Amino acid sequence: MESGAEAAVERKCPIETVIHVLGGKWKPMILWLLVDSTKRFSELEKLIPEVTQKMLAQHLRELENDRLVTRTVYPSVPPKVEYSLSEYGKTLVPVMEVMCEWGETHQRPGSKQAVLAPAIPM
Amino acid sequence: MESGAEAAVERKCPIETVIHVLGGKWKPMILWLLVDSTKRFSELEKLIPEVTQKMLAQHLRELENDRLVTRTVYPSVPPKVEYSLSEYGKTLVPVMEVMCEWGETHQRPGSKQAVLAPAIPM
DNA sequence: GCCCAAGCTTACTTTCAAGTAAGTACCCTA
DNA sequence: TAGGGTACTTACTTGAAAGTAAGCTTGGGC
Repeated sequence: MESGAEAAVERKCPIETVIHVLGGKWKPMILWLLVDSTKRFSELEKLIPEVTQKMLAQHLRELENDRLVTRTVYPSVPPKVEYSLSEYGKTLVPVMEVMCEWGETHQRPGSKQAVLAPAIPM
Repeated sequence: MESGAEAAVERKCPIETVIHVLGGKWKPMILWLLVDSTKRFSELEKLIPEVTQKMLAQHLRELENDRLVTRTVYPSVPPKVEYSLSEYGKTLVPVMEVMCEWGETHQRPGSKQAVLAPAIPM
């Protein structure tokens, strides 16, 4: 309930704040797709086939409460709702890029036994 | 079981990889404390009073499996165990710093109704 | 011979995020 | 009047993460 107050929760560690706003299972993906362009609910559904409507709606609402995305409703029939990154949401993009870069290095697909940091000399 | 294989899990999104390694409730705090200096188990316990021994041990094990921290056992009695950031773990520090910076701005302690991005012009 | 410290492990319980499946509202078209 | 498209909501279930509380090991001091 009252998820609108989430942002006001006092978090001791600022890193946890970032993990909180990005921590939902589909949130990084949603934000990443919105970096390119505004998307409709149904477009996001198609672009993220594994997500359910419930989780997509819930995560979009949380991102909206955290003011990272903007929701625009066009009162037409059938309804049309557009989601886009807010100006504030855009400030997260460089953070996501840094995380992405480290994550890619960390992953190292293909090498099962030496996935981590094989190239760093001790 | 076999938590050593965790790093080999294929994650679609590299950002999720970072969230995974930092995502435990106490992990950012643990890593942050280890940036300064090597710490003993009991020191970490005192520095993070709310953490239980179980969770501290579990998170340290996971961080060790992800090769971010190094565990050194001194076979003395009573036992002495030291944890420190590995060279690889240090590569995460700049990422944490960027996250920390954004998180601090996001938090804005004191202002309850305008916690988020009050200064960005539309 | 008993307790203590340090660094854990184990068994059990609670909490919460996520998934499943179904239903709702709106008007339009056939 | 039946069905379709869009954007959801609601009730219920599952599973993983975290918390609680207790136990274990080892040798040294009292």
